[in-house]
Amino acid sequence: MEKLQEERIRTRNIRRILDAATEVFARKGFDGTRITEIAEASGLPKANVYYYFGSKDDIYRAAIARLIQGWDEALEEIALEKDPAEAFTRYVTAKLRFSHQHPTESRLFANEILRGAEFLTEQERKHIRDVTNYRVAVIEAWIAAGKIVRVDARHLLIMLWAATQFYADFQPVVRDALGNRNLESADFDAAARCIADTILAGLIPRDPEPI
Amino acid sequence: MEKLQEERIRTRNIRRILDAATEVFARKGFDGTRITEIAEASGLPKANVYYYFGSKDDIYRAAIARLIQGWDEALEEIALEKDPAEAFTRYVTAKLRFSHQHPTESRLFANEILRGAEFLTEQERKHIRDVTNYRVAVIEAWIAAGKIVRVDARHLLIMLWAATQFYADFQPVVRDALGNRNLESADFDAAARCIADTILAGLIPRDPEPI
DNA sequence: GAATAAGTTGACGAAAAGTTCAATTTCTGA
DNA sequence: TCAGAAATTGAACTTTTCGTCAACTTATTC
Repeated sequence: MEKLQEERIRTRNIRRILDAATEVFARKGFDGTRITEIAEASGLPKANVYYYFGSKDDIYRAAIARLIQGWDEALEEIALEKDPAEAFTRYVTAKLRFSHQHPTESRLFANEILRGAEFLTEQERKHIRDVTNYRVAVIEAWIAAGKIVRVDARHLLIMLWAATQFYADFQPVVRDALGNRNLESADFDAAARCIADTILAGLIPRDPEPI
Repeated sequence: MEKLQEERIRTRNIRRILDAATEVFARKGFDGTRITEIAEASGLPKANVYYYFGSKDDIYRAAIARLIQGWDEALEEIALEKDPAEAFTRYVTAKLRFSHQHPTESRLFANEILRGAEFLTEQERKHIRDVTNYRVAVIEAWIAAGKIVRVDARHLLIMLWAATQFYADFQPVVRDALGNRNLESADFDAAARCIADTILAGLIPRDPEPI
């Protein structure tokens, strides 16, 4: 075969395996995942999974790498720039929409963190730090310009991250709390409005003089 | 032995096993946890663990039940009553302090939710719903009384829960985001202040007239 | 349409995990 | 002190899982 035109078969099978692996890893964690389960979920025999990946480690690492890459592509455009009100609203809305559409990836990440983030590469962690630092700078510039009230930028970002991630990772709890059967787009919209409105109301300076 | 005065040995060993199990389950999840690892962590031989618990399921269920009971006892006094400002501040502070002191329990709960909350009993889930409903009623009463602005009470509670839980469950990420080596009490205090202040500022009505 | 590379897969062996058991020791109350 | 209950534990048993392999089929190139 040698470099066949697009490596169609290989590409497709690797995607199938990683899709299945992401789902199982997200639910059961690294140690709890059985290769057999990944194989069944992907519709391939176990030996075929081993044809593409040398070990469970390899599959896990590949799934994590793909997840981070996907997050980046989806969220990199959402810069915390421009007008703070619009920026926060767009950011929260986009993150919640992503949580709604890709809850599995989000849970995989959560599981990896619960494990102690041992498999996150230094490069990946540095990337998280860089993104955070950039946004901290933006927020502190807003504060300096008087566009928002004085606030700890890092904890504010964590609060935003936490609030949006929760809807993907803790769906059973969110369902119980909302009294819903299943989470729908409307729920994510309501969440985005509540988070953005409440936090913004607390951030935008009160025009004449504070209480 | 028969009812020995306090069942000292049994009580102590069960506690040891559940302590060890909570830690391992929190890190590796149910399927990823090996009885051998619980045994080693508790300092007891594996067969002794089976003397007290019939199966891995039993240990897991007992750990979850103990966790929920502990949460309840620790947090039940923190009612969302009185003055909203004081109530929210005390609630956030108490939850963060608890997250700081008992991160392992929090992670075990997170892991169980990621699994799909299959082991949470209907009673436990009902308890969560009841607690939520009670607090929703309190918040809506505040809204009706004009003490806080109109807001979706359920999403507000989720936001509080998310923000506080994040510090326990996602410590590696929080560390990276804060640029810290290890999280200390000061970090949790700063987080409590940021969360409570920002959300409160958005909730307390602006006296004369809104912007 | 061969020759060669890529992909498929059932079956297997080794290692590890859950669980049981029987023999032994320690504890407690009388 | 002594009998019976509780607790301890090494070793075995059973099942599951990882990872391998060799035989086989499909795809690609010339």
